Amino acid sequence: MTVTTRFAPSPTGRLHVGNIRTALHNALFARKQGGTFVLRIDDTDAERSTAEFDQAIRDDLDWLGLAPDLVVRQSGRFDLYEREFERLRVAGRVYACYETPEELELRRKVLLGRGLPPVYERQDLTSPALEGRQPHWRFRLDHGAPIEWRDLVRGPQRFDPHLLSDPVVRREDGSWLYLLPSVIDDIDLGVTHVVRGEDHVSNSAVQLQMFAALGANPPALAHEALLVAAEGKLSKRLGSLGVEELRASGLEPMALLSLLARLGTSQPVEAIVELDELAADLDFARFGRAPAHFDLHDVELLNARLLHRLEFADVAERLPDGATEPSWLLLRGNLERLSDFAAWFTVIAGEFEPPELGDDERRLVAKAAEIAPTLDWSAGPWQALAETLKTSTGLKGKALFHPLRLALTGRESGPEMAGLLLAMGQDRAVARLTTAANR
RNA sequence: GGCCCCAUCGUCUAGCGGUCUAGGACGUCGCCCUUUCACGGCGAAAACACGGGUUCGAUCCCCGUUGGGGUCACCA
Repeated sequence: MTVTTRFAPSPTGRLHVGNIRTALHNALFARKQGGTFVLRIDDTDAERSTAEFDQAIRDDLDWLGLAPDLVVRQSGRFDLYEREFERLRVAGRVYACYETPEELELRRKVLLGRGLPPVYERQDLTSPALEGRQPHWRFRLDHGAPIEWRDLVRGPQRFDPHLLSDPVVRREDGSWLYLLPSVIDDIDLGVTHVVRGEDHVSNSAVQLQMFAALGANPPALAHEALLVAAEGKLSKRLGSLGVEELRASGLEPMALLSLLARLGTSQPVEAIVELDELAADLDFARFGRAPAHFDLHDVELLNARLLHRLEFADVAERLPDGATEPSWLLLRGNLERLSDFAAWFTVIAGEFEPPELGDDERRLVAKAAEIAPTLDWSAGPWQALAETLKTSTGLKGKALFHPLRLALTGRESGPEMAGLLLAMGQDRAVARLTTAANR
């Protein structure tokens, strides 16, 4: 069986962390199985859907490295929905309803007030009072037997159809609601696995009956626990971290994906460079069923780790002009964002303002400025410089190295001075020591 | 309110009645490396929500309490 997964966002906003995780797991699973990852733009809601968000979603997926194998749009498939809807109508699985939203809302409140589940109650279709109203349409749930399936992450599931409302599938004006078109598309596209958040479990129960009503085998279902944040819930409808902030913050997509792929699973979270590695050990059975806490700080930590592991070839075209492999290897261990490289590169290949030093530090640096021109740079100047200074000043350890580091790099911390000195060259080093000593 | 999930170190989790003096990962702390710091390496501290059962014996099974999450739309 060829695996097909799908990610089905509506173009009513940008992607966010929760969305991205769903997209990732679908993409990863398809990749692992050598299957197809479909992006289905769920744009049946013409009011809220926009071409801009449609485009942004595809751009964001590309940026993440999760470009789909196929893109389809629900707005282009209405003929298909019409045909299938007609089949269901003729078969009596879809029926006309005439209540107004206000009436339904009132009824819900009454039921809730009585401590009853607010389930839709089927009406007497022959009621004359309904004459002349334009109907909307509901799918008739089969109350005959419990709805059951074996969920890939939640295990055996069982729903009593009496506790579910017949879902509205089509509005008075003929427009579609998501539930039915989604099933029709999953059948038509040969989707074999539906991976989504646990906020969809009861939808799945209903949709399972739709698959049956349409004479199709249902896909395998995997409902993952949602993510929560310290500030609250990160679900798709409430305020959450959007992909635009993520992109703007200069984080590597793989840092985000490394966390999202494994957070809430028993797999250790680590900075992974290749999507294939993430795909290889994706296992729904290893997913926890409790909501996991998402913390952006973890992404930042992973981002640094990831950078420290990246090879020159991985980042070469994103580095400033003149950056070389040795400079990358020297500096990468001190980067938190890739953009940090530029400033560090200036330290070894450009110019910067040395900071002002205290009197003691300035004296030491002045001495260093005298010694530096006399050193044989090719012999590894750092040790010679340190040794000479040590004997002439009696200083050692931090008192000796800290001022030099500050004068030469402008930073409190960084790569080993031996490598930095060599990389920046004698002229640059002498000039910096001299200016720092005279400021 | 009904229904459904969940409850182990700060966080994500392993554990499927004795093997648990409860394992791993991230974070934290310490040590080493660096004649400094960062990177890196090594090590340590750190948890079974509570109350009842069942059992010779409960982290593990049952019930309840408490606490989290989800859902019950003419949104997806």
